[in-house]
Amino acid sequence: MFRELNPLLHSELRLAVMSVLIGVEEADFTFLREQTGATAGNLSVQIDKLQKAGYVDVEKTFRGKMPRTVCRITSEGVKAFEDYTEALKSYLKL
Amino acid sequence: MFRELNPLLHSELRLAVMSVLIGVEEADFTFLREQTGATAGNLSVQIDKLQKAGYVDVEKTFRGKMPRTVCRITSEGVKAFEDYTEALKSYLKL
DNA sequence: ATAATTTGGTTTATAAAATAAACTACTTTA
DNA sequence: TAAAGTAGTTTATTTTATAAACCAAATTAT
Repeated sequence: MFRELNPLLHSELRLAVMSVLIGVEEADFTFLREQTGATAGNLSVQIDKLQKAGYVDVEKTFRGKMPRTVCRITSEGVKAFEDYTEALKSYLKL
Repeated sequence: MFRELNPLLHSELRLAVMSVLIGVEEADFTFLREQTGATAGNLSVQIDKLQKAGYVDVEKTFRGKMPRTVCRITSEGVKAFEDYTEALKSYLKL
């Protein structure tokens, strides 16, 4: 009847992050913050979870002496996102 | 960019309950339990929240001496469900 | 008859999650 | 050189979700 919703993606902010990342080559922390409207703290935590799940690659470098965090969605992340989308359709009559 | 997701509906079980209710005239506790696969405790709590939000009407009666809980979605509930569905579309490229 | 199981739930306790607030470290501007 | 801004992380707090325990009545088995 209802397909299970991946709890890692069933979160407003993590879903928003994935939604941004699926549409771009890469996105840095600041861009994700702007696009999602999240606070830095919340974003930091949620990116971490997505990384630990293997859904995004996170690259921490420096631009001069300022830190720079760049994120990219992984193929596993793309698949999870697509699965989540499909699963949602069992709840919504789209 | 991203529309806010009504937190009351952004819950796997509550969404499933609403999804069942939107398709039927009414549903009792047992039917909802079967359809959603939820535990009774969890279902009880979540129905309560939906009722308090005004999204479902709950009618507690007795069939003989056994309690019977019948749920119906309200028009407010239908609207909230439709809004939620629309909001989700800003995250998923459906 | 009475003990065990099932039905239809509710209440309470616990684990997990989301979020904000506080903090670090460095840079830029006044 | 002091204040404010950037780019985050860590920690603490509040909410949620969920399970476990419980209650009352009915049914089934002994």
